[in-house]
Amino acid sequence: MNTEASLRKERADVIRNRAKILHAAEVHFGSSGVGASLEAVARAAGVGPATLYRHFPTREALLAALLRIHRDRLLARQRELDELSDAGEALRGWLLGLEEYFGLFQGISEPLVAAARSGDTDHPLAGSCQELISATDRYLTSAQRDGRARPDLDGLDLFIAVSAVSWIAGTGTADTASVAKLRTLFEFGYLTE
Amino acid sequence: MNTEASLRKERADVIRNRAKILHAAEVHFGSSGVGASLEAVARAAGVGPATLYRHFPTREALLAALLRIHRDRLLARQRELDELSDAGEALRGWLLGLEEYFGLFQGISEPLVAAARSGDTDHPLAGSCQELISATDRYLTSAQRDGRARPDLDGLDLFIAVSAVSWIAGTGTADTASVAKLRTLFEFGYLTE
DNA sequence: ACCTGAACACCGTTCAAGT
DNA sequence: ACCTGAACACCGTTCAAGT
Repeated sequence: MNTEASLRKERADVIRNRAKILHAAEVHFGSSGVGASLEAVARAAGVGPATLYRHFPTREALLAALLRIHRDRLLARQRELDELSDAGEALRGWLLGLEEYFGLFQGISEPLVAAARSGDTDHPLAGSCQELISATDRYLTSAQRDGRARPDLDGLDLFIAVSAVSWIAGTGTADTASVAKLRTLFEFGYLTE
Repeated sequence: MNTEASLRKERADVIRNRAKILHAAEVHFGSSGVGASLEAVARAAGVGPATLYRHFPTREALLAALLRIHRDRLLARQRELDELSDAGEALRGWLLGLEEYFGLFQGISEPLVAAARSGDTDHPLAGSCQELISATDRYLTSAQRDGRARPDLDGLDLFIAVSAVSWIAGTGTADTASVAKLRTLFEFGYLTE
């Protein structure tokens, strides 16, 4: 019976460590981008570097865990958009939301696009990508059925396009007009009518 | 008179070191991207790290010097394009050439866009950007005059768009179709008729 | 004047040693 | 089983010492 107690105690420790690491990563990635020092994250979490590596063997695994936490925002956004009658507007709204989501952590576009383009299903970020691309596909297909979007595109294409806009947004803060124009350029490209 | 001789000798040394550094950087940046280790570049050049820093105080300054060396390719490309009668095709050709130019070193888009968007004329890469954006403006203006390009765009907008395509191209090699589709998406956005 | 290499502070990652 | 902190190899950057 004390095996159960000690088991419970150990688990509590592990869970607490995991939560501390995730919280510290959320803060550091949020302020310094996804390239933030993992050593600094471990230090802020009050654990040794090896503990961080045990929980999250790669930086991408840590990022994937963070993204999973923010998933609810995306789901809420989807419920909102599904009320819209105009499939073109729903697609546009989804892509704007995706762009906002990418704004969570600076530098997030790079690993996500790399994971998506590699086609490697074992990549730590493969799950996150898959989810985002599938949803994009869903809105795109609806819009295409209504003749509101070009037919020769798929979800990955638009996922990549949004990543590119987010990446540009992350390269500077002075000049917001350029980002808006790039977004418009894309909209002219994929929307019809 | 031996002051002149020693001066000449010292200059030869400096020039040789500069050339060795540039050559090593060309090789390393070419194979590992613009984020390559500057220490490794200095080692390959056979100079101490401080010598590299004396010649090129920042990574961007070194990159700017490398880009200046490749400038002739761009000028040749311009001469070629100026023969075209269709201003829309000339613009498209210029942007394709720009994309190719960005392919010289992986990761080149990021510092260039950052420099361009910052608007800082003292930035080490400001000169390189200025040159590229001006040329883009020239082809865009011609195309706009012929009604072949959207009027609400400027050279910086298209420079950024091309940077984004190049950035995507650098995120993976497996999947070349995605890059082509992104490029087409942009062309639908900025070309008219 | 220019170069050298040592020096400092930092980071990613791993491993033996602890509990 | 899990954690710790020392350890290793690497890097960017600077500085005293050399020529």
